[in-house]
This record gives sequence, structure tokens and C-alpha cells, in this order.
Amino acid sequence: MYILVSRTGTRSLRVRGLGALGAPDETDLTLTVAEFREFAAEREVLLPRWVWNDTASVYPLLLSGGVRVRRAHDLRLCHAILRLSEATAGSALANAPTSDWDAASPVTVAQETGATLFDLDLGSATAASPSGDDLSEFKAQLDAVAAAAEPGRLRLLLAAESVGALIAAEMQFAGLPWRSAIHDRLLTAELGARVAPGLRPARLEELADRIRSALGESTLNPDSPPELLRALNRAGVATASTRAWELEKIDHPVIEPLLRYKKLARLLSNNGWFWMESWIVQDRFHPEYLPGGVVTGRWATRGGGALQLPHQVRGAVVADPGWTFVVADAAQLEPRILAALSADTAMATAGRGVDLYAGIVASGVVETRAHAKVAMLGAMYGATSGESGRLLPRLARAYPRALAMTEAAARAGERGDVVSTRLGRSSPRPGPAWHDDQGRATEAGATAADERRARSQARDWGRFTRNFIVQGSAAEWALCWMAEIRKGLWDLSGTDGTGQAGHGAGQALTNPFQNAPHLVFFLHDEVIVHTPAELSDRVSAVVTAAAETAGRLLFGDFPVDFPLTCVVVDSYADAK
DNA sequence: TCTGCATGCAGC
DNA sequence: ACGCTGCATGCAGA
Repeated sequence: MYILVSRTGTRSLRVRGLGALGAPDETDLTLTVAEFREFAAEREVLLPRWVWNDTASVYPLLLSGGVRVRRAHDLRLCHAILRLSEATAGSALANAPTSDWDAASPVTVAQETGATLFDLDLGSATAASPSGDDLSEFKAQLDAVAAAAEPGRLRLLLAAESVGALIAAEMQFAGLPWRSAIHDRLLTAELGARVAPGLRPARLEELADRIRSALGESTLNPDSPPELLRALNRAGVATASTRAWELEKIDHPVIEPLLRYKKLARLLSNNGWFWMESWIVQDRFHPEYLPGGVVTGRWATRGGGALQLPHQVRGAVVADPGWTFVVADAAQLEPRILAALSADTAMATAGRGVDLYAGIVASGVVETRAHAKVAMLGAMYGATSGESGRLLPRLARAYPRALAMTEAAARAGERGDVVSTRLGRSSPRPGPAWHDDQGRATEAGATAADERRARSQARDWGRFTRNFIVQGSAAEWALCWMAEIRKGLWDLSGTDGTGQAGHGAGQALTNPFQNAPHLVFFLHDEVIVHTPAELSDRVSAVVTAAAETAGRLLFGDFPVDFPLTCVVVDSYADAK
């Protein structure tokens, strides 16, 4: 059962029943959020799929009214997938002229209204985006999927992408518990007492002085890389850059204070007091998640650098009193994805235990875990030189199917061809400039430089497509994992007697997560669930079972494991 | 003064 | 000459 939902105003929604699409439903109503809550509750037993243009534009409004939904279809995100997918290349949708359904990025409520990310009041929100005819777009999408060779995979992908959008909105709404007081103590311990913006805290000032005296430059600003580089060279330090990993190799009295300075200066500028005041509201961090924000299907984020939370500050992520975190991450996800994608049973066997790299060592392929890791990463990223490059032939002998698959993806990219993930997300084609450069290199008057340039760009694109199939399929696994976690938590909170929470669309709470375990963070292959402490065992079981289900959804009976490290902690810093 | 680019580094 | 990101900062050019 499908129900189309569109925003008609700041707080009103139009709902149109589509029945099962062959048998149209006459429902066509304009509802307030409160009325929508009742409407949705009445239909919940029918497991409706709510179809809307843009989750980021509609769902926050529902959440602010205390409404959660189980299933959705995000037309914007699904359009983006179907437009590019090889599996739907012949469809009317893929061949239509570009429209605002192809707009590059979501228009969020915050952007529409100029509201801050935390202002969930939605004051003067305007129409949703994109604004195209949702019903005909939905039909075009269903047609495109139905005509695909393996519609099941695409259906799974679209469902996973759409539930991902629900989860993204819910996580932004709920926020990651973040204790400003702890963060402040942590910063003070590292940097010294807080000082006015523009000044250096004591620890940083001391280090700057030590750097200046070690270099004999009393006015040096260590925050300016060019200035620092010149000073280093003048002092006889032979380096071409000021990168930390270059400086580490050098033996000179300035190096130790300089490296410490860089580390602390970065903490201050990226996650210092200013960051804290900008992003932490009532002990919650509310980054905006952007499902499908990366071409591979990974999520991007906006605001607060949520993809780069340094380990240094994770101690400030502490569960509420009486609550705890279940923190889980998939162990060596990408190599396992590659093993399954390529049906490389030898590599899958190496991954039978919790440590795939140890399994590779145990099989006698390489001597150390570090070698196994660097070799695998090299295979997936396209390394050609260094230790990684040297180890690749051994990996290729042990795992010919897996390595053949990454090689084939790279060759396809070098030709300018498209590659696809397990569920059917396809890579973009290289742009006209890329083709121009390739063409120029084959013309009569091509110079050596033309050829070098073309070859280099072809290899660049090959490394991109090589990685695309693995990173993109891993992103699909992660979406399925989270979708199953969400489903498990939903059912858990509805049956455990903790009270009113959990029955989504029908509940009367303002905050739908107030009493129920819920996802609060996601980062590629890692999730955090915030849960009442007494449910942590059951939440862990849900998270673990979800990983197994995700593996089956993507790879059926192929014998590949996706083990997790899953811990129950009060602070994120204790997770690993 | 504003904007875009380069550098450097945090995460996976 | 090893994939995908986001963000702060300094700096050059408009």
C-alpha cells in the first residue's frame, strides 16, 4: 500500500492513497501534522509505504510532531539511483531530459527556512523540493525497476536507500549525546585554560615559543605552513613540506614540539570551544546526514565535521543517566564485501574468524597482519608501488577471483565504462574533459605529454571505479544493516513494557525517542545505539542479528561472515 | 573585503 | 602516482 505525501505549507501535508497502484484509493486529504499522526496510526496495520519527494524536507516535520514511520520511498534519492543505474539504462526515466529531479543536492528544511540546524520548529518552511509531479515520477520509477533484469536487487536498494533517509532524519533529530562539561574539561587538560578567540591557550603558547627558539625565529607563526617551511629550511631541516608524517622522519630538536603543536592546534581549531558552542545544543550533537551524498552511495554529512570526530574528544560522548551505548562496527567490512562480490571462497574462508587479516596470515599468504592489511587496501585502492604494490602478486595468487574482480573494475574505468555495485548503483561516467583528453592522445599530432596526461587520467578513473564497486557495495551492506537494526529496535521497544514509546505513527509523545532505544550515530561501518541500560543485551542481539541478515540480503547463501565488534559502554571513548 | 584554491589532517 | 570524505586556515587574486 502506497500513500503519497507532499508538503503543502509550513505545517500541512497532502496525502493521496494510491492503493496497490492498480486499484487507486480515493483518499486525498490535506492534514495537519497532528491529524496526520491519527491518519497514519489508523493505517499502520496495512504497513503503508509513504512516498514523498524528499525525506529531508518532509520527515523532520513529522518527527517534530512525534510521528515516526516504518517505511518510505524517497523519490529524489531513488531517482538519482535509477537515472545512473546500468540496470535501468533503457528506461524512460533514465532517458528523459534532466529535470529538477536530477538536482544535485537535497534542499533541507534548514536551507529553505534559513533556520539553524537545531531549530526544529520549522517556523516558515515552504514547499518541498524537488517540486516535480510526484505521482508520475513514482510511476516512472516503478516502471524502470519492473523492466530491469534483476528487479529484486534494485527494489532492495531503493528500500534501503529510503529507510536510510528516515534514519538520517531521525538521527539528526535525536542527536548524539555530548557532554559540554566533559568536553570543556578535556580541552582544558590538553590545551590549558580557555582563552579568548584569537589567543593561544597556555600549552599552545609554550610550544610555539619552543618552536621559535629551536629555529631561532622569534616572530615565527607556526600556523602558517609557508612561513614554517621557510624557517625549517633556514634552520637546516631538509623537507619539502610541513606534513606531520614527513616531519616525523626528521631528527631535529624542533620536531617534537612542532608535532605536539600541530596536534593541539588542530584540536583547538577543529573541535575546540568554538566548535562546542557552535554544534552542541543541550548536550546533543546534531549533524546533518546526507544519504547518497557520496557517488559511491556512502553518506556525507554537513556541519560539525561528523565524519571526522577525532578519538581525542570521544570521551565527551556519554550516555544519559540510566542509559548506555551499544557501539558496533563491522570488522574488515570492505575485504569481506570484496570476497562475497567476487565469490572468492578462499578469501571468505580467511574471514571465517573475527579477524580476516589474521586469517590471511594463517593461510600463509603473507607473514604479518600489517602486511595483510596493507596488501588488501592496496588491492581495493589500486596501489602500484611501495610495500602494498610488492605484496599484491602474492594476494593475487591466493585470491585470484577477488583480485580479478578489482582489476576488471579498474580496466572498465580506464576505458570510460560504467561499473556497478552489488545492488545496482552505477558509477558516473567521466566528464567531457576526460574524454577530450583521451581523444587528444590518440590523434595524429599527440605529444608525449598528451599521452602521459591521458594515461594518468585513465588510471585515476580506473582507481575510482576499482574502489567504487567495493566501497559502494559496502555502503549497501551498511544500509541494510542499519535498516534491520532500526526494525529490530522498533519491535523491541513496542514489546518490552518500557511504556508508550515505539509504536511510531500512533504515539502521543513529542519526542519519539524519549523512552526507546534508537540509533544516534553512523559512520560508514559503525553505529551507536543509545538505549536504556536494561535493554543493552537485547539491543546488542538486535545489532548482531542485523549484520547477519544484511549479509544474506546482499549475498544470499554465499558463505561469507560479517562479524562485529560490539560493546556496551557509557562513553564512546571506551569503544576502542 | 570577498572568493576560490592549496595545504594539511581528522575520519572510514 | 593509494579510494571516499569535511573543515579550518592562510594566501593570492579579484
